[in-house]
Amino acid sequence: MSPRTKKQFEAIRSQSQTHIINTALGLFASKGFASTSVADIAREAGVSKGLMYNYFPSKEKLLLAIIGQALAELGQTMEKAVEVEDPAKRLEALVRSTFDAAKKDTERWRLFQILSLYPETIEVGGLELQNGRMQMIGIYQSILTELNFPKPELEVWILGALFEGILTHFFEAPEDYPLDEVLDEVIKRYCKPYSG
Amino acid sequence: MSPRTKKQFEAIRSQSQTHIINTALGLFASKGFASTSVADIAREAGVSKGLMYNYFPSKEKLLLAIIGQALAELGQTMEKAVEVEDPAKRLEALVRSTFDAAKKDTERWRLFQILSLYPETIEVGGLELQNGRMQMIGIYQSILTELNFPKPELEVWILGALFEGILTHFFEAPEDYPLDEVLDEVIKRYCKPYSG
Amino acid sequence: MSPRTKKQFEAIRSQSQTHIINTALGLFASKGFASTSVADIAREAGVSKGLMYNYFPSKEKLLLAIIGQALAELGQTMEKAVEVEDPAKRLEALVRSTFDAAKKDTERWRLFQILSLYPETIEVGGLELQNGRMQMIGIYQSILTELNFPKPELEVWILGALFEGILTHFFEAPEDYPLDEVLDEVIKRYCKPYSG
Amino acid sequence: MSPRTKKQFEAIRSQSQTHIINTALGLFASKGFASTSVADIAREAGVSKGLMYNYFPSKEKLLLAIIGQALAELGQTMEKAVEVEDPAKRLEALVRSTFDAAKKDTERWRLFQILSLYPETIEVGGLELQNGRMQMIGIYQSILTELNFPKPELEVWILGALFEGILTHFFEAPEDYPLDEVLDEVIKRYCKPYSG
DNA sequence: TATGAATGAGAATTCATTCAT
DNA sequence: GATGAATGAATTCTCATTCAT
Repeated sequence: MSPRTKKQFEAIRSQSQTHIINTALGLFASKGFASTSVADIAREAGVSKGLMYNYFPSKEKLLLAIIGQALAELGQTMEKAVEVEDPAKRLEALVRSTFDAAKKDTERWRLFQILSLYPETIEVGGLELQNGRMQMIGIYQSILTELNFPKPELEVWILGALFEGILTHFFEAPEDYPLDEVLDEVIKRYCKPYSG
Repeated sequence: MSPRTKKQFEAIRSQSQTHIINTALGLFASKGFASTSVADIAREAGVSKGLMYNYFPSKEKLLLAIIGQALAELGQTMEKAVEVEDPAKRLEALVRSTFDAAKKDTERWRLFQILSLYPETIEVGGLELQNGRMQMIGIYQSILTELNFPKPELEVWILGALFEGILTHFFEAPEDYPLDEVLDEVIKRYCKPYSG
Repeated sequence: MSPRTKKQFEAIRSQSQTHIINTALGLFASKGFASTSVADIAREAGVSKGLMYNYFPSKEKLLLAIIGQALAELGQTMEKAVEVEDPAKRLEALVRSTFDAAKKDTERWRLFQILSLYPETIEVGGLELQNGRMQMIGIYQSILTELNFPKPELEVWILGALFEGILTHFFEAPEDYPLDEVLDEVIKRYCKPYSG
Repeated sequence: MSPRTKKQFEAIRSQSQTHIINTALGLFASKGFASTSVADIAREAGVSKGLMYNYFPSKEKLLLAIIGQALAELGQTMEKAVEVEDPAKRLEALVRSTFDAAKKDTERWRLFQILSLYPETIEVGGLELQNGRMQMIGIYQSILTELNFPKPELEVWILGALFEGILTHFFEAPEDYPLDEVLDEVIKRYCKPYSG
């Protein structure tokens, strides 16, 4: 048997890690972080607890890894949307990409929703989430300004709340929620130059 | 020495229960249900763990008691608002009373927000919460119809999401959130007959 | 209201005590001593826990009171039986009185059966039970001698075991056990002069 | 270092389980099930409480494991005895094997004796015990019939009670009880064709 | 890399007992 | 005599984490 190359090892590591992360994600999202045991995760992922601790030094670090990965992905998605020239189109791209992510990866975003309600618990992760949100607010506000909305500072609070609430309701019953209709309507109202 | 009367006992019981409920409420809201131990509650309330179990057969039943109490209070508040004749005024009364409750009793409503994200965990309570929400939706929808909003079914989803999101953001940072400005703006837009 | 006389107080005390004892007896017999809580007893007896502690300084002392009362009653019953002149008749009287007590007061004797299997737990009570049993053995042995049984020392072990076993089986299913037939047969064999 | 093989793990598991079972057995038998704490068992066995819960999901399940193991062993022992051709010899073999088991494994059988007095507590185990006993009764009755005992149905009650009582007395004072003499005498009387 | 037995700190819960009234 | 609220020590059980292999 030829010894595995470094690359192969790396691949194995990475694959196992991803697998564990995804399993943990699902469990955290459905049962909550505190009510999910490390044993649950290991069983569900089909690996030993020991292996988990090889990759993630603690249960909390595992959670942070999940958050980090998701933030990175979100960042990538957003970047593209931000590059759109026309502000109305840009706003629509941002909105669509946000909700596409939520639709495609419901569990992960549901978990985020939950975590953001516990600022104390997740120190580091919370911080990063906070930063991400601040950036978003800035981006939205400048678009609304470009679109001539009066009081864009206030409007961004409203728009932000609207998105937050839509996500919340969607996560509560992903099957039943009329996400597309609601989104279309919101886009119709916001993604155009202000007109009274 | 003669024994205490039934009334005296009842008063003592009631006072202790309320005290425990309020303490637990605060802790559940800030740390989450699972991360709050019965020992935490007892320490914070300045009573023994045993006393909690005198009044509530389990930690979960304590949570349900909190929910039940809050739902009852909410019901009372709403009832008054619903009686207003003019639909625009009625809507405003509903909105104001909802957010007044949230402002006055931030912790409790924050806890609700959190709990509604874990449908699995809280069986009974979750059910009642669900029912309450359904009623609300009906009420709002009929008002929006009275106010001549086109597509009131869709509009109620949007308005509901807006409220949900405002609450979420408010709970995340009650001190900093410009609740009154946001509310005034929302009321200005919705609490009047539809006009394009 | 005229103050109660000493006698009246005494009567109340005695009645309450008996009531508590009987209630406790039933619960101990059906659920076991360790699995019966003081609260169970108080609830079932319809008195407060405090009152129980007025009469019995601890749960264990209550158990000992039960045992003591029963031993006293058993002693009385036996005394009469022992006075019978004819040894065969005396044996029969002893047997019948033993099993009559068991039939009439199943729960109490069932409890005894159980307790006698835990010699360590019930220090004092166990001792008295032990003494009672020793006395019994002496009485039976002398009767068997009078009846010319060969090896009466051995026979008393056998007869004792037979009684013990009959009681055990009877207590396991008091409704179904053919106690009378079994007893009649045993009496037919033993309550007469030995005849090979 | 390579991980342990499945077999090695199995061996470790099995050894720990046996050790815990045996320790628990001794404590249950001497102090009773309810009065033995999991901490007692762990301390006596020299392991952590957690380990017990690794192998047995609850204290009660541990008890059931003990019962199950013992019933299996008893079944094996009996099977051999039942195969003896001559009914008198068969009866003797059954009696001897029963009491040999009791002598060799006093604690376990003492525990059984106790448990059978609490039919409510031990659901599953109790059921199996009951079944085992029923089978026994059938076997004994057919032997007594073969041996021409008159009224074998009645006789089996008596013989059964005799055995039960002998066991009880033996367990109460294993050191002092003249088990062999008593048994020899009983065998002399029963293990032969009936002769008045 | 990978395993899972073992641990121990701490969680929820129970309950005999005390005590102010 | 009588009550039941309150306590705290003990009990059952959970689980993140460690470690020998």
